[in-house]
Formats: sequence, structure tokens, C-alpha cells
Amino acid sequence: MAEAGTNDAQPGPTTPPRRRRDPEARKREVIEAAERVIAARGLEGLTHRSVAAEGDLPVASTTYHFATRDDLIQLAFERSVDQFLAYLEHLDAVQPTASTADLVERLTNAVITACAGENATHWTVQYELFLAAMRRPALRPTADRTITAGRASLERHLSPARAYAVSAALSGMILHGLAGTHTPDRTTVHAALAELCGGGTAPA
Amino acid sequence: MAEAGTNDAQPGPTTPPRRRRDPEARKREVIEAAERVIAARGLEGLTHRSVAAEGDLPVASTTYHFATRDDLIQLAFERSVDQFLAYLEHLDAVQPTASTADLVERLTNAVITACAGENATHWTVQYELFLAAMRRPALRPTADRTITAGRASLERHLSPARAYAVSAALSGMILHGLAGTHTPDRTTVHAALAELCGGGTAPA
Amino acid sequence: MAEAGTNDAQPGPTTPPRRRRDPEARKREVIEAAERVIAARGLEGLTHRSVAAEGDLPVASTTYHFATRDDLIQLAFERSVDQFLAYLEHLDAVQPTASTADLVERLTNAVITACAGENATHWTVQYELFLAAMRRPALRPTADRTITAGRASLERHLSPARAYAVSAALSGMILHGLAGTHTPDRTTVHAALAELCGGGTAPA
Amino acid sequence: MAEAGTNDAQPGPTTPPRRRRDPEARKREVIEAAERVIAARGLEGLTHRSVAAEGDLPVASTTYHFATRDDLIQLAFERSVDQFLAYLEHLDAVQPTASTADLVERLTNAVITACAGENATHWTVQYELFLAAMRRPALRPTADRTITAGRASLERHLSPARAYAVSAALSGMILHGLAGTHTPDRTTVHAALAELCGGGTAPA
DNA sequence: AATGAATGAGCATTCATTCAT
DNA sequence: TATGAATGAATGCTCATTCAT
Repeated sequence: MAEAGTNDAQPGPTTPPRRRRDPEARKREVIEAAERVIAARGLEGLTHRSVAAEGDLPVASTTYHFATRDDLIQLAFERSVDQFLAYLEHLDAVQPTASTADLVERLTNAVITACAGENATHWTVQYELFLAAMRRPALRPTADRTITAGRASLERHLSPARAYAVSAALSGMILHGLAGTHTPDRTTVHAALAELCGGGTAPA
Repeated sequence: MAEAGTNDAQPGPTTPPRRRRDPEARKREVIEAAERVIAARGLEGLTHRSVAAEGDLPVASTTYHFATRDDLIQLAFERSVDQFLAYLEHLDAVQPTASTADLVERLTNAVITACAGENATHWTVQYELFLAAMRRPALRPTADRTITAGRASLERHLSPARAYAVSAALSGMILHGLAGTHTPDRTTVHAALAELCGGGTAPA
Repeated sequence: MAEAGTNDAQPGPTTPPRRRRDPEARKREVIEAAERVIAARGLEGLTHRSVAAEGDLPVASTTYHFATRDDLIQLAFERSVDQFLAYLEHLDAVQPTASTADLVERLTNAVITACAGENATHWTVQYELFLAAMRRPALRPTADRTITAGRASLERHLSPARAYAVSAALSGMILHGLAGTHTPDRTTVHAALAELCGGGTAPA
Repeated sequence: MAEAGTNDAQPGPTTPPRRRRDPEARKREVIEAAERVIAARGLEGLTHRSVAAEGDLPVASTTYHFATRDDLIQLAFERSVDQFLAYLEHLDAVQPTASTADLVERLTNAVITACAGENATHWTVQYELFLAAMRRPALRPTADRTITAGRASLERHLSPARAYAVSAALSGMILHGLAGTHTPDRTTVHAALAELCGGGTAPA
């Protein structure tokens, strides 16, 4: 802002003009900033400029590595999904098996904390991606990766049909929880998930 | 500021500027155009100008009745929700009771056709609303109305806990269906919903 | 703001639609609001709409009585000047004669308090008028009325030449005081005015 | 927001868009145009667009170098003041010393010619600056520079108190002269200034 | 390769002004 | 007479994108 960078800082008469140690690193910086922007302000807030500002980078740095806004969107979402998959893998590694009751408990917690705003940004970005994918077929494979991964992860504990039902229900519960005026009731969530997961006998 | 529009342009022999005199009708025209824009291009495509173009109205007509873009958004979504609620009521009136099996069948069809793009715009607008509500608390009551209505409608046939689970699952299934690369498998959807609705005939 | 007055408040089926007791009163309300707007936000802030808002009046009420913005400007300034003249007359009546020393004291106080922001809005409006008059000859007679009145008032105590000098100096001092970064030094002001008024021997 | 400018317009066979490559020069062009606009139409006429038109530049060129209107205002006034100070210095160099009588003569001429419209635009811009500074503290230092410089220049010939009085009186005289209906009487101006400058030859 | 400069297009919003009632 | 409705014309500002270095 204000009258267009005067950029007086020459590196000196001899210094080579700031060697870039790692071309890939810059690209990563940009994407990471883009991710943060989407989380904070949504896809509608994602512009080359907002990314540059977020990452404290020159605007042309963002357009150089991602010529169009669509490139930026695509890559940012891809990275976001990559991270989610890595997280899922980590989770599966750490908590390899679990009783159905444990699973229900864990999922219930996930829903409640997500709706309470704990991990809300992660979910928000996901929904942002899903919605964007509806209008931009190029994003569908990326969206599909999350959807499939979530389901696959549940299939480690549940039958495919149940995994499908649960993964859909989780998406819907959190979506409704984040969009509506009040967070869902823990008992109700627990009961619903218990039924879905096959335990049948929800507590209280 | 500045000497705005000298406006020497007489109506000329061509077309008298067509001053309308029915404010309510005009307002409705604008909102309807706004709804169509959201359905077609998403919230990001909603501008006073795009609405004006869609409704073949002067731009100032849209800003006169809806001074800010947020007004436009709010009212457009409200109208969209109103129509959904009316549709639900109509449905409940026409198909007052149903066996659980019938319900499952109906819901399965809803999911499949929605994902096949049949009623896709309706759902797209809904998701657009949900996502927008996450960032704009002013929209939450509106979002809540749809969520609540959907659940309430299901409660005519199911226990509250199940109605909750089903309404969330429906949202999630269609969301995944519209965002992913392939439409969901009818059998899977049917099985999942059957289990949720308590028919008990779901495969393992 | 917000979606264009819905104006449901009918006066009832029989009541005559709000009798205007005095057509001139409405006009006065508008001008008074206009004056307040100029004082608060300057001529650049004066629009039919800002006046309507300030006076809590319908916009069309302002355009009805003052069809163009220039009318509004003209009349608002005229009223402002009228009030200043009335004030001067009142002053001359109350403090009919005074020693030169008293006069100097009074003028010094006027400058200091004006620059301290006490009566600043009055002076601001005056300068607003002077500047506007430079570009709009129609305002010159109005501007001239204040200028002449100020000088005439001083001529009750000073020779015409001195009255001229003092009135100009007062304008300049306050102008500089209000535009600059620090208020003028009382001693300096006093000394300067004393010299101008002919006392010659300023204190300390 | 929204899919801004598809920009299909090739430069075509007509005129290559003339990309300039000298940022300082461009910036200067913009400010100079801005100065001319203020002189011609006042601050209220200063818009990015009017400046662009005046300087025959693309609108975005003005917003690129001066992101906000306030930047434009600030810088334009600063440049105007710079030029005035340079002029004053030049004057002081050329006419280093002068008898009081000469000084009075010179100042009288300055007032008369200014009010006759000779250098009127310079003064108009000054008053524009003063008035603007009243409402925008950011401009006060700039305004102060002119005020102080004018006074300092007079202090080369007069005592500080007198320099103060004279500089204020000059401002006021020209202001009244430009705003009122008739130009001031040379004799009166001369007499007033003579008294102020200490020549003592003023008539009673 | 990287980046500052430059620009056309578009947007939300505000406004003076004109109509219709 | 008064006033809500309506609208064309700006305005400040943001942005994607393209150049030139």
C-alpha cells in the first residue's frame, strides 16, 4: 500500500543480487501462505496479493510460480489435502485398532471439538474445497482424495457400507454444526454415531 | 464529492426509461435474479452487476433495493430457504406417512438424483449458504432454518436421534457426490440409509 | 441504508397524511441541517443525503426545497453569514465602546480561543465559504457580507485603514493557527494586534 | 473477488500500450497533473480519474503510484509547497536586502496582483491546503512549512512580531480579495502594510 | 530466475437528479 | 405540497495479468 515500493535497498555494487538458495522453497512458501489465506479468509479472499501479503513475499513471486489464480487454488488445495492424508496415516499408525465403542467415542469427540471451533479451520478449508470442486471439475480429483481417504480410514474399522455412511454423516454433522446457530448436542451425536457404527446401544 | 453525472441524456425518441412503480415487485425481481446468479456462478459470482445483468435491470436498481452486497446475499439466501421450506411442507402434505422402507427408497432416490445433477443447483445453493454462514454469523439463522426444517421433516418418520443422523448423512452424501469424481453407488447409499433409518436390513 | 424504506406507517385510513404546519419551517430545518453538515464535515461532505440524514428528514425533502446542491450550498452559507452578522450586532450593542487596549485584549482572546478549537467550527465554515467563493462567483456577495461586516465592526473603534489591516490579520492569524501544527503564541499575537490597532506599546 | 478482467484485448495493430519504464518520472507526471487539477478545480475536483485525464495517463497509473486519494492529496500539496519554498529562496537570493519602503511596495504589489487574478492559482492552492489541513491533521506539517517559510522570509526584513503580523495580514488580505466581490484598494493596502512594517507613514 | 512496473477491467458504493404519485 | 422510487454517472479501490529488465 502507499506509493509503490521505492526499493532503494541495493545489495551493494558487488554482491550478487540475493542468491535464491532453493527454487522449490520459494514455491512452498507461496503455497503455504495460500493455505493460510484460505483458512483465514476463504477462497473468496485468495488473491495473488493477499497471498503475497500473508507470506511477506513480492506479488510477482506469486504470479511467477502460479501464473493464474486457478493455479494457486489448485495447488493450495492439493497441499491441504496432502497434509490431511498424512495426518490420517499418522493416526492410523498410532491407533491401529480400536473397539467400536472407542471409535464412536473418538468420532464423537472429533465432531464436538470441530463444531466448537477447535479444528474448525481444517474443516472449513475442506468444505471450501468441496464447494469449489462443484464448479471447477479440475478440483474434483483433489476433493475425491480426501473423501476417499476418509472413507478408507474408516474401512479399517467398519464395513464399506458403514464406513460410507459414517464418513458422510461426519461431514454433514460438522457442516451443520459450523453453519448453524448452535453446536450439536454430544449425546445426540454419540447416539447417532453409535447406531451408524453398529454398536446399536448408545449410552444414556 | 465531485460533480457527479450531469445527466444531460434526455430519454430521446428511443425508449422512455421505463420507470417502474411497484417496489415490491422490483425487489422480488432483484432477489430472484440474485438466486439465479448464486445457483449458476456461486456466491463469488454474485455482484450487483451480475444480478443486474441476469435480471436485465439497471445496476442502480439492485443497489437501491439492496444497498450492500451483504444485503443481497442475506435476502437471496433467505428466499432460497423459504422456497425449500415451502417445498418440504408441500412434500409432507402430499406424502404424509410412509413405511420406513418407502422413506429409505425416497431418500436414496433423492441422493442419487441430486448427485446426478438433477436438482444439483438447489443443493449447491444450500452448500453455498452453509459455507458462507461459517464466515458470516449473520447468515447462521438462515442456515439454521434449513437444517432444522430438514431434520424436523425427518422427525415425522424417525426418532430425533435417527432424524439427526439421517439429515447429516444426506448432507454429507450429496456433498461428497457433487464434489467427488463419481456419483455414489445406489446400493451402497440404500444400504447405508436403511441402516440409519432402522430398517435393519442392511448387509453386515 | 439497508433495503430502501419499507414505510409501512400509514397514518391510518382516515387521518389526513400528516399536515405540515408551516412550509417555511421545513425549509429552515433543511438549511440548519446543512449548516451543521458543513461545520462537521466540510463542504465536501455536503450532499442532499448527508443533510437529510443529519436532519432526520426524507432525502426528497432536501431536493424539493433545494433542487440542486448549489442551492443548498448557497443558502446554507447565507444562513451562516446571517447568524454571524447578528452575533456581531449583538456584540456591538453589548460592548459599544472600548479603549484600544481593551479591543486588543478582546481580539487576542478571540484569536487564541479560535485556534484552540473553541469556536473553530464557526471559523472553519467561514474559510470554507471563502474558498468556495473563489470558484463560485455566486457565493462572492455572501462572502463579501461577512468580510465587510467584520471590517465595519472594527471601524467603530479604528480608522478604516487600520480596521482593514486588523480584519485581514485576524483572518490570517486564525487561518494559520488552524492549519498549522501549533497554536500561536499569545504574546506574539497580542504584540502584533497592539501594533496594528495603534497602541504601539505591547506589554512584555 | 469475481473474475476480474479477462483482458483479451491484444494491443492490436494500433498502438502498443507504451509501457513506461521510469517510475520516478511517472510519479512526477502524476503529481504534476494532480497539482494542475487542484489549481483548476480545487481539491473537490481531485480524483484519480481527473488526474489521469489531466495528465493523459491510465487511471491505474495514478492508483498504482498513489494508492489512495489521500496519498495523492498529500503528495500534490507537498510538491506545491516545495515549489513555493524554492521560489521564496530564489526571491531572497535575488533581492537580498531592501528598505522598508521597498518591502512595503513589493508586498502591496503582491497583494494587488494576487487579487487581480495574476498569480491567483498559486494562492488558491495554498488556501485549499490550509482548509484541507484543518480537517486532515496529516496535512498540517505541510501547511506549516509554507506558513513558517513565509514568516521566516519576512523576518529577514522585520522583527519576528512584525513578520508574524505581516504574514497573517497578507494571507487575510488576499483571501478576502479573492473571496469578496471587489479587489482591495491599493492605497488602503499600502497604508496598512506600511503601518505594519513600521514605516510609520501610514495615515491616521 | 525473479521481480517491479504497468494497466485494463471490474466492483461496491454514493450521489444528484428526475419521475410518479 | 411532498416524498418514495428509480437510475445514469461517477468514485475509490482491488485485482489478474502482462511486460521489461
